[in-house]
Amino acid sequence: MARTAAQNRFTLQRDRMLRAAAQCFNHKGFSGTSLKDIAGQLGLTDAALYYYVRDKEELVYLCYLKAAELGRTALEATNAEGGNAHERVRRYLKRHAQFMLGEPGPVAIMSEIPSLKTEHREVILRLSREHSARFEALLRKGIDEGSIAPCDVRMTGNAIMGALNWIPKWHHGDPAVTAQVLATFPDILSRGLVPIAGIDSNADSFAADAVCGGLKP
Amino acid sequence: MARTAAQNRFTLQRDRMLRAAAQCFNHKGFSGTSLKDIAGQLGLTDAALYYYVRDKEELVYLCYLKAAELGRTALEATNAEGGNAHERVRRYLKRHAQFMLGEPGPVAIMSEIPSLKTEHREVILRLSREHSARFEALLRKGIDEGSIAPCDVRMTGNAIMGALNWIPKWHHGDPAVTAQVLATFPDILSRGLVPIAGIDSNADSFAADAVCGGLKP
DNA sequence: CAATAATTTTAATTGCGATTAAAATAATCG
DNA sequence: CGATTATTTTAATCGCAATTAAAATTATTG
Repeated sequence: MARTAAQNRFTLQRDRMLRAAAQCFNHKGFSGTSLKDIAGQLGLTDAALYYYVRDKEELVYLCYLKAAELGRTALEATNAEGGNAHERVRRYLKRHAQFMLGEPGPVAIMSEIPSLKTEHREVILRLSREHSARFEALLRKGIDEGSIAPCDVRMTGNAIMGALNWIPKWHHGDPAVTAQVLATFPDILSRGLVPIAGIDSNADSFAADAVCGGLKP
Repeated sequence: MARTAAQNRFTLQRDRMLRAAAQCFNHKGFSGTSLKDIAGQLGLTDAALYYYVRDKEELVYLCYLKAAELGRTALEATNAEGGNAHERVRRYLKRHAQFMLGEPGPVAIMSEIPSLKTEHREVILRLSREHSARFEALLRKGIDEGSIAPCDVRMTGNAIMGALNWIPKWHHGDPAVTAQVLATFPDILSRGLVPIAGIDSNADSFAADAVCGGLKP
């Protein structure tokens, strides 16, 4: 069943709203952005936002949901293209950064997960854990096939995701910087994974069942 | 002039307060923690906090100040010990993580810099930039002396700092995890810096004057 | 121990931002 | 065009957490 024009407009506007919200959150901090700020960016009144969203909590939830889904999509698309694990990691990093900084973004830093309502929080945490698990599986595959040096995949995943997730903290939309990130980050973050005779990471890939993946607030 | 006992007690209590605040912020998110929460951890009433701090903004500022100073101290102490740049990076990473996760910590994630009052925000941003600049200088030194592979020092610094700064997002005090972080992170984050014949990062160490270091909200 | 200073509490107050309801405007459609 | 639906605004309200002032308690010290 085709969506009506009105339904289309609705989701389109809501997407604009999520973008505006993410930008505000990253730019002014969560506590520093009011609904009025977000609405202002869209040329609307704060009350108008309630037409698209039940309350502020849901707005935050949708921002985080979008961020989580972008990450998942980036990894899935990359896996679908094949290649050895090291190449996949590299391509995933580039694609995820492209998503965050390019057209589908901006993506909100998930600093307020704890104040989501329980059901929403659980959805986000589940997605985050799944994403981390898939990334770790990719690292493990690379270790097995020899394209990635043995390492503690949990910690390595945490490190790489952290570097990625932190980007919006210092990137503020300058296109030159975007180009620079896309040109350097995939290399910077995957270079340490290359297996090299002589340099052997003493870290094991076992251990670390306690820590969850990329997020756990 | 020696500090009176009262002055000592005062700063001691204030430190406890900063620790409690940092823990709450990281654990419950900024918007999810009230002064009552922080005071509760100390067995106090929310109003009592005002004896130690002018307002909540100052509390946040002091948390961030402490975090920034720990980073600086970690780097300075490491530089004072000598060694080549690659070794220094590795030792700095370990020490900084030790500070964040150990006795002097916890350290608050700086998610609310934008809502600090101007003067405070500028202090924190200045310290952050200085720290990034010093870290980048260390990378440059390593490139010059050959202990570190040529790279875009700005982006590399951003990546490493991001991975480090993100730790509190998924680390929640489990001592086993702390040990694991200290055992693996310095290697994970410095491994990619090793110069290797055959693998040559095509990234240049010039460019990137626009982007500031580790933070810039 | 008396007196002074330090710390915390009690009890209001206050202000801002989220939220709501009803009215107004704009778009769509038969 | 008239009627119905979609969207936004206006204008209150509402609640919570920050803040304040004064009183009460606890520590210090001569």
